[in-house]
Amino acid sequence: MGTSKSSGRTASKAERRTQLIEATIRCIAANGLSDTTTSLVAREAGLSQGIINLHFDSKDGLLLATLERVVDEYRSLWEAALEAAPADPASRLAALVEVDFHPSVCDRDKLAVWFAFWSESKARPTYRKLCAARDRDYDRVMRELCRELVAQGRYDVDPDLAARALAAITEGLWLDMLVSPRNVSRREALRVSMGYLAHLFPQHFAEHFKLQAERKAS
Amino acid sequence: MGTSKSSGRTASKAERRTQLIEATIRCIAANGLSDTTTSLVAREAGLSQGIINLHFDSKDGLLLATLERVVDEYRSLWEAALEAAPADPASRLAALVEVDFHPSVCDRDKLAVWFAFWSESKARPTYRKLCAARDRDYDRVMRELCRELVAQGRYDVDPDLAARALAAITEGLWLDMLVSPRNVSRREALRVSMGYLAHLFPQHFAEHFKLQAERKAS
DNA sequence: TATCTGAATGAACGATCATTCAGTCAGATT
DNA sequence: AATCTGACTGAATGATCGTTCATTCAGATA
Repeated sequence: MGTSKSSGRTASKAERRTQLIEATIRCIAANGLSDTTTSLVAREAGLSQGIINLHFDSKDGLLLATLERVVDEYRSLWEAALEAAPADPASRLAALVEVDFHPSVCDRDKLAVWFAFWSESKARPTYRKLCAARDRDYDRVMRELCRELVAQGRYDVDPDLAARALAAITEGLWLDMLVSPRNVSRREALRVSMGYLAHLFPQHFAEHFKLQAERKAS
Repeated sequence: MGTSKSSGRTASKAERRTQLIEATIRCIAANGLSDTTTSLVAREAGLSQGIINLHFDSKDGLLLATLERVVDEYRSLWEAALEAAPADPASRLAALVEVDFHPSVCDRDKLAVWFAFWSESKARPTYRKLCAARDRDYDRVMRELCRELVAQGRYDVDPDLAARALAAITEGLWLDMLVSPRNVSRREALRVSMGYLAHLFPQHFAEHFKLQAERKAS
């Protein structure tokens, strides 16, 4: 069987697809979506011209598969983090935010891909559906956690508003990390988000935030 | 002189450039940056093929001029709002936030343009410089206002962190308005941002926020 | 070892792109 | 009314794009 090395003339279908998708991510980040050509992607993957049509039928198929890959990876990451976190809403919310600034999520190449597809989502309904599906589930979980926290701590906070603000902060920081990575590091971004949580839910996050600040000082 | 109607065979240089830039904005929003071609823009403007090279030398020149236009317009809007606002930091900060959700800024076509260029900023240093220049001045003003507010109200808040979070919220909400405009209206976005300010600086913004909520209820 | 299989190649294709430029035309000048 | 000016046109051009397919080749099979 051909489930061996990924570099030879033969590799499993899944391996080739992954190899091409990763090359696509690098190409989009390096050249922008408008200058991402099939031959460029093929060269980046170290393969030949026709390879993309062989594995994805068309360039559009490759781009769609790339978006799907990034979306699925992100989703499984935060679902796993939620699974692994303690049952209390504060820990779960913290886990969610920490995933958002995990190196694998904040990878600048992947951020470039996210924003490339977001920016074309108005023109391409297919992109929009995929992205909107991501938002819907993520927002639902985050809103629910905020509600539980507000009830638990008797905070004077609109949980829906807080959840929206928190999601917006994350997306805004992602943009900052993409456009001016010098100004915003992952750690700083995490501090901004956690700082917001500490203000909203002081009983639950004040400690968490302080601890993180000290860790930074040392 | 030819400073007359914009639709005839003759129009002033500035008018034609504006006409073409506006057509470009619509094209980017409708088709995405990757599918924005010179002939499409020319058709959208109701003019002929070669018109772009005549007024902007190249397609790249047109795209750059479009980005510059959007950047400049945004800058002059918030500078004017700052000028018109009362001198106290709270009013000035509120004015800044209100501009961010002004119809002219939140116009979905323009948002598509912003994100199109942001998403390619990693690949194109020229785009990055233009966008980074925007951020630098805006952030500086916002940070300064937060500092003044913290000092004035003796809040237990890190002003730099607050300014960053506020800027991130704005950008995140812009993204939401672009990708899923059904979920986030301008008014709701403004409420999210103002809600954040009300939490951070209750003495200064609690009233403002309540008033806005009542206005919404009626 | 010889044969078979299908993954991978890369030259070739038509389509589409940005750009050019000789020609056209509206409006100002004389 | 005749001429001039320069903004504008649009067919033509070369370059580049995505896609195709006859051919090649590595590894499994007999």
